[in-house]
Amino acid sequence: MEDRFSQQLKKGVLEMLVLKLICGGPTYGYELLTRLREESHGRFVLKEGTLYPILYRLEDEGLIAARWSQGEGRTAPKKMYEATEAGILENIRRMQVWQEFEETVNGFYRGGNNA
Amino acid sequence: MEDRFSQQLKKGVLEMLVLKLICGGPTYGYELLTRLREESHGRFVLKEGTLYPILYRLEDEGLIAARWSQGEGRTAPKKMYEATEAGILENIRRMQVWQEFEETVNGFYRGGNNA
DNA sequence: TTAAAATACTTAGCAATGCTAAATAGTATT
DNA sequence: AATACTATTTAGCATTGCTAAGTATTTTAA
Repeated sequence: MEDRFSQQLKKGVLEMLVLKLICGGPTYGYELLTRLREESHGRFVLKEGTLYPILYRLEDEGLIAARWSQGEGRTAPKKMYEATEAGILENIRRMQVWQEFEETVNGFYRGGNNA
Repeated sequence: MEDRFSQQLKKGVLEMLVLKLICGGPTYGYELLTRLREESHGRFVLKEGTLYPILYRLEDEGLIAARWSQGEGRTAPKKMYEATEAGILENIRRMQVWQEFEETVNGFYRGGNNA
């Protein structure tokens, strides 16, 4: 259980990170859960109910595309996602927005005012 | 009008910044609106409907305390806020949480994985 | 001296997103 | 055969920023 503050900080950022990971190459929901957990060193441990709706939103917005893969070695199908061209561009844009946002916030903690 | 992404990034951060500003010395709602706008160079332009509920939450949580000031030069009262001891400690904690959060997010954009 | 603008606070209702929780199903391990 | 792991779906809640409108006082300008 996290405090409310930490929880709220994630809003918007999770979707950005999921898009970023998918831009790195085709992947699927369950793997994203694992990667978010591991690559954040246990700081972004999502429940399925958080991740999957993010994937559906990204798909609705046309930023990623899905196809069901008939596993080769195994039979159970996975829903593979990859970034569309629009998704790749949007990923770049969000990175820039994030960086500017970060700078703005940090400005409030530097020397009293944000020069 | 901002895009949905930029809007969502603010969640949690606005309350953190308001607490930070109040920790810097007694102030009141309208002044906070101005300072957030100016010290962010126009990036955090809040409507009253966003700011005042934040102040009420901080007060409910016991992080800030309010008193009505009978203006000296003017008659109209302002609701002055200042940080409580708990608020000062919480401000420090949130700064640390923010810094760790920031690091974690940036980790996803550095060298592919978050070492 | 009246009208407008700026100062200052309040509140109702909506939108977006992370959370809890539970359900479904196939595969691997013991 | 039972349990754990992989994998996806969905319903409902909580939090918080947004729009929008309203009230009231003070200052400025016509």
